Amino acid sequence: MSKSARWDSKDESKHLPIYQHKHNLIQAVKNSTFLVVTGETGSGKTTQLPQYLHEAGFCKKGNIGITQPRRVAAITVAQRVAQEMQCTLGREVGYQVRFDDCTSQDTVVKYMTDGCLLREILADPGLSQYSVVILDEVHERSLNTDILLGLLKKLFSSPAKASKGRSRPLKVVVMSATLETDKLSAFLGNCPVFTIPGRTFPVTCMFGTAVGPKDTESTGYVKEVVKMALDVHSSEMAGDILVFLTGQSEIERACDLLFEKAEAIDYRYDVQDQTVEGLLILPLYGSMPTDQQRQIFQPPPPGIRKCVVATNIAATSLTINGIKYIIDSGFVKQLNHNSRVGMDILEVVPISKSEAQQRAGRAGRTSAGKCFRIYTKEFWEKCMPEYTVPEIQRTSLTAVVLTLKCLGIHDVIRFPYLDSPEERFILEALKQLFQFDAIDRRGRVTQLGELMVEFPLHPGLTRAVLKAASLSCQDMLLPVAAMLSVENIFIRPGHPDKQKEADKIHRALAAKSGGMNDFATLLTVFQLCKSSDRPSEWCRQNWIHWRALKSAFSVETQLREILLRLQQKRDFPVETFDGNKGELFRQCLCTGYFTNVARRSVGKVFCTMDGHGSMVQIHPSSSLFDQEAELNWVIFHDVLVTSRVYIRTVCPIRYDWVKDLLPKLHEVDVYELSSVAREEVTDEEMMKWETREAAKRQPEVSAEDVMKKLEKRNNEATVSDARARYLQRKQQRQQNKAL
DNA sequence: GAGCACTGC
Repeated sequence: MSKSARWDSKDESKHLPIYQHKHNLIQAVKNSTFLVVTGETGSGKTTQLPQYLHEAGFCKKGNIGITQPRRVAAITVAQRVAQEMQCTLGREVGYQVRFDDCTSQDTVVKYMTDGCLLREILADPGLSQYSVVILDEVHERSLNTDILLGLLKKLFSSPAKASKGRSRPLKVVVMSATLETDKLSAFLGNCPVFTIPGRTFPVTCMFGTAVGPKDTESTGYVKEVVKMALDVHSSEMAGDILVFLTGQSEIERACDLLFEKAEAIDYRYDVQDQTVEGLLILPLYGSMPTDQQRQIFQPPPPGIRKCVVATNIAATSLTINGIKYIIDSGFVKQLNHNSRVGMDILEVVPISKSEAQQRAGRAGRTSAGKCFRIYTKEFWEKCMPEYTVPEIQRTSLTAVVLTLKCLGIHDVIRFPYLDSPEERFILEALKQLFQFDAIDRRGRVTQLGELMVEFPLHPGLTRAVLKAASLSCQDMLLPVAAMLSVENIFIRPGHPDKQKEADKIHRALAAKSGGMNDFATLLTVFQLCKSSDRPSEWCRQNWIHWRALKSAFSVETQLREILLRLQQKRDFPVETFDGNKGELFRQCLCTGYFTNVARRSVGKVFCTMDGHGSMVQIHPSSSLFDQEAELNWVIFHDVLVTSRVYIRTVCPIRYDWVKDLLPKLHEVDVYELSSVAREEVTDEEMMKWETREAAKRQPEVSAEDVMKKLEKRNNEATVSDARARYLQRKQQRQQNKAL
C-alpha cells in the first residue's frame, strides 16, 4: 500500500461524525465502568472508538475486545481498522470467528463474534486479558449478546471478581442504534449515555392500502408487492428497488410475476429527463448458491433498473449499494419456540415498527430514498409491535442454561436478563438438562454436563456423541451430529421433473444405508461425498448442497478435536456394550433422543412420549414414510408444523432401548427444579424432597403407565392454532391464484 | 404425499 493511500484512509476518518467527540468519548470511558454509546449507521463508532481507546493507552494493560453478532461483520471491520491503523491484519488488529482465528501474541484490538467471547468467558470468567470490552449492535438483541450483557453486569455486582487478576478495572462499552437506550442505561446502573449523530439520508415512508389489521395472515401481499414494484419502475426516477418478502417460494413467485408483467411494459418512460428502459429482476435468499448471490452486488447495465427481491437477509446481513426504493411487505418468517408443546414452529408474522424502520433505512445509504409500505397506517398502529421480541424470549434455552450453570450461575431464573424469558422456558431447559444427566436433582452441573458444555451442539446431540465416544464408536455419530447442525443438505428443486429426479436419487442414497434410518442416510451421504474424488461434482449429481456439506466437514473436524481434547482428560467415561453390534448406532442415538420418542397410535399417526403427547406424522421426505411394517417405535430429530405436524429425520427403535429412559421424562417435578434454580432450598428441605421423590418412585413409574396416560391425550387443540393459520394462508394463496 | 427466515459456537 502506498503512503498516500494510508494517509487518505486516516484522513477520511476525521470527517466521520464521531471524530469531533473523540476527546469526550475517551473521557467518558475513563470516568465510568459502563457506558452506552448510541449512533445510527455511518457514525463511525464501530471502527473509530477502538482506535481512540488504543491511542489513549487502554491497550497497555489489557486488550480491547469488540463483539459483533455476525462473522462477516467481525472480519470486514477488522480488515478496515487494520488498514486505518496501518498494520497487518492479525498483528495489532485481529479477529476471531468460528473456524477462523486471525489473532496473534501482538493482537491488542480484537474483533470477534459474540459467541466467541462467550466461549472465552467459559475459560476465563473474569476476562482478565481485556481492559475494555465493547458490545456492538446490541439493539439487534442476539441471544449471545443478551447473555453477555447479563454476565458483564453480574461480574460487577461482585467487585472482587471484577478486579481479580487485573491491575486496572475492566471497562464495558455497549453500542446500540438509538433505540431503547434509556432501558440499557437503567439496566447498567444508570450509566451515562453518549450520543453520536449519524450520517444517513432522509427516507420518505408511505403507507399503502393492501394489508389492513384484518389481514395479519394474508399472503395477498405478494401480488401487491409486484404491482408496487412496477408502479415504482414506471413512475419514479432512476434508482434501484429492494423488495422485502418472507421466503424462497414467495420470492420465486414474485419474480415470475414481475417477469411476466415487466415484459408487457412498453419501455421508454421519460421521468424527468431520466429514461428508464428496463428492469433487472434478481431474487436473493440465504440458501441460494453464493455465485448467484454475488450478481446482486454488481451495478446494473446503463439505463437498466435493478430490482432485488429478498428475504430479511437484506435487512442486516447484506448491504446492496444504490438502493433508492424499498417495498416492504410488512412480514417476516420467524422461528418461535413453543414451550407449551415443546416444539419450534416456523411462522409468518408481522414485523415490528423498529424492523420496518430498519428496512426503510436501507434506502438512505447513499442518497435520499423512498419506502413504500404495502400495509395501512392502521396496520402499523394496531398489528405491529414497537420492538421485535428478543431472541432470548422465543428460543429454546437448554444450551444457554447449561452455559450459565457451568459459569457457576445456579440461579438461572434471577439472572440479570435485560428482558427475562418466560419462567416456563427456563424450567423446560432445566428439565431437559436433568433428563440428559447434565445437571443433578439440585441443579448442579454433573461431570457429564461439564463435558457437554464444550460442544457447540444441541445438548441432546452432544449426549449421543458422548455416549458413542464412551463406546468407541464416535466415527458413526460425529458426522451425523455435524450434518444435523448445518442447514438442510438435500436440494429439492421447484420444477416437477427435476423434483422427481432429485427424489429418486435421494431415495437411492437412503437405500444404500439400509433404507430404514434417516440418520444413517446422513452418515452415508457424508462418507460417500468425503471419499469422492470430486466432492463438489458428486454433490451436484446427487442433488446435495455442496456448501452445506462443506460446512458439515469442518464442523465434524471441530467436534472431533474437542472430543479428543476431552478424552485426554482423566475422567472421560468408558462403557462396554453387550448388545447386538448392529444396533449400536441406534442405541447411541436413543441416549440423546429419548426425549423425542414417538409410538404408533392409529394408522399413520404417532404419539410423542415427551409428556405433551402430540399427534405427529412422518414427513414424506423421510425414508420411513409409507413403511408400515414393524414400525411402532421411532425417534426423530425435529418437528415441523405445516399442513400437519410432521417429524423429520426419523429412525425406528426397539421399545426395550428406551424402556428404562422414558420414566425419566415424567419423574421430574419442574417446580422443585425451579426452587433449586433459585437456591432457596435448605439442606433440610432437600432431604424432605429427596424422601418424597423416593416415595413417588415407589411404585416406580413404568413406561407402560406413561403410555396409557398419553394415549388418552390429544394435542390437536394445542397445535391447531398454528395449523389453522397455515391452512388459512394456503386457502388465501389458492384464491389469489384463481383470480 | 412434501412449504426451511436469519444468525452463531
